[in-house]
Amino acid sequence: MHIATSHNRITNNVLQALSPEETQGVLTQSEHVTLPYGGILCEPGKHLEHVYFPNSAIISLMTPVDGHANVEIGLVGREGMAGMGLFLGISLSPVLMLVQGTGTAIRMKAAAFCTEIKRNPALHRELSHYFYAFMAQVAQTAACNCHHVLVERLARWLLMMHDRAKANEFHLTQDFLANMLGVRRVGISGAAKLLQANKLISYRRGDITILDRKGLERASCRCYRDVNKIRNLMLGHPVLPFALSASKGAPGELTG
Amino acid sequence: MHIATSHNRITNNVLQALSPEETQGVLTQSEHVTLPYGGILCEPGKHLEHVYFPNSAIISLMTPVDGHANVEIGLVGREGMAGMGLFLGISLSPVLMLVQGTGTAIRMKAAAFCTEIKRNPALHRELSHYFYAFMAQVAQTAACNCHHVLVERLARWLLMMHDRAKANEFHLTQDFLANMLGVRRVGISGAAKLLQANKLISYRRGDITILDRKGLERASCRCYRDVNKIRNLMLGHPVLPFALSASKGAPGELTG
DNA sequence: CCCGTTTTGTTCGCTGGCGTACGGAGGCTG
DNA sequence: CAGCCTCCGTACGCCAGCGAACAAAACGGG
Repeated sequence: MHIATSHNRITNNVLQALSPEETQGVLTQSEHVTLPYGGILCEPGKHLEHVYFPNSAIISLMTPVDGHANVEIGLVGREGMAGMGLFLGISLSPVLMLVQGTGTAIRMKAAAFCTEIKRNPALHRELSHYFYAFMAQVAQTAACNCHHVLVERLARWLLMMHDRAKANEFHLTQDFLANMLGVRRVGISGAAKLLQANKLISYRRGDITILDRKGLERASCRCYRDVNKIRNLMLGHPVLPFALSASKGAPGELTG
Repeated sequence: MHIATSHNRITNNVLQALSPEETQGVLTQSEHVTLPYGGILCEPGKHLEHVYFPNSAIISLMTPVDGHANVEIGLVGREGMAGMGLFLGISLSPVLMLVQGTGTAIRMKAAAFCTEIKRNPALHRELSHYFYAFMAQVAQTAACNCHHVLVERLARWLLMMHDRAKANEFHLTQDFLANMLGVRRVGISGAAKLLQANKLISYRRGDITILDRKGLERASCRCYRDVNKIRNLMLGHPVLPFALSASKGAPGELTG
């Protein structure tokens, strides 16, 4: 992890929404870090030491089930912040924070964040809006998990990654995906093959490439666009690179 | 729905945690109402007109799936408040608010709540804590939905109702339960029969009686006690009538 | 007391995902 | 090049929950 240098650009949407002075209030107490793939930022039951505003990094929030297995309940990228417990004044984390995609993030000490949030109303407002959209994401995931088949959920998940990553390609093993979606690796194998057969993605030893984004949107369940719709309502405008097409999509059938 | 009269007792835990003056700040702008079974307090996509602090009422938050079906993602009783979107300053509701159990609640106009929350720090603090616990509940539900079998989930749900209702008995048709858990009514029929065969509940035309609470806890998945543990951590002490036993329960196996 | 409504019980075949196990293919290292 | 490790494909039986349809039981009003 590196200390901030001036050439690091800020692409985090929460911080971008602030005025230069308001952003500066955050940055003077922060550092620019690179988050390593597979890194664990906080474990359930432990205390948050930092909050993270991802620029290009992607962080996955996972909740333990029966003490051992973990299931993903939310994905945090440049559109938000990881460590929202501190927004509510609580440092104890109920979730596992796992680095899903390598990249950079603005990291801020928990204590500094707590004081900053009190004296920076714009930051508070932006995070409120983000928090609301994030809640909707979690709620939709809960519903999605029990109603939609694996292929649809996989497609949705890839789209969410695609929105938050810059590139059309990212590293994801089947094992990893299986953990995320709370299913067997074999299940991912079958679902991914199905998507590949339809030329929607290409897949090679953990390197996934999105070939046909529109097609993926059709293959995914409606949860994807429903969540995006709510977020875009919150922010007044789309903040994720590809989210525009999803919010105005026709209500066509999913299973293409 | 009735206007408040002085004999109405306050049993809502959020309001109870406030000092008399702080409580008064809320009550002078509120009214005591009775919520009818099956009543709809807000629909997804519409704006919240009130927030509700349940005393004896129980409110279910449901998220639409594919536009039509609804799945419950959270239950709100005397331990909290319904309409948390306004806590974040957003009146648009993504969820359906359904009255699950008849009872009373303190109702407050959205606008009044928004101003009160700004000038009443204790209320803000209590709601922050509640919000945190509620998030944990939603997250756990997401994980639970895809990992646990119906009988366990049904047991968990009945326990959550039991905590929030005063009585050991409440009205719930199988159809209703099926909607809550997002399964077929037939599935509920089978699961309920199983619980009844083990003398954990008794069931008669929509009137459910909890016979053996300890047994139900054993029959439910760990999600129940995990969520309670987090909530109790938040509040420093158990606030729900029966939750004590769950938080200190031995880590025994679930499937009794 | 009769009849319509609500609520529950039971059945059928079907399928998506589970648990497990094994083999193969790609890539790295010595 | 040999060996190891990671990652992926396939196959087996199994089961929980699905969808649909039908029948019976309890209740309530006229």
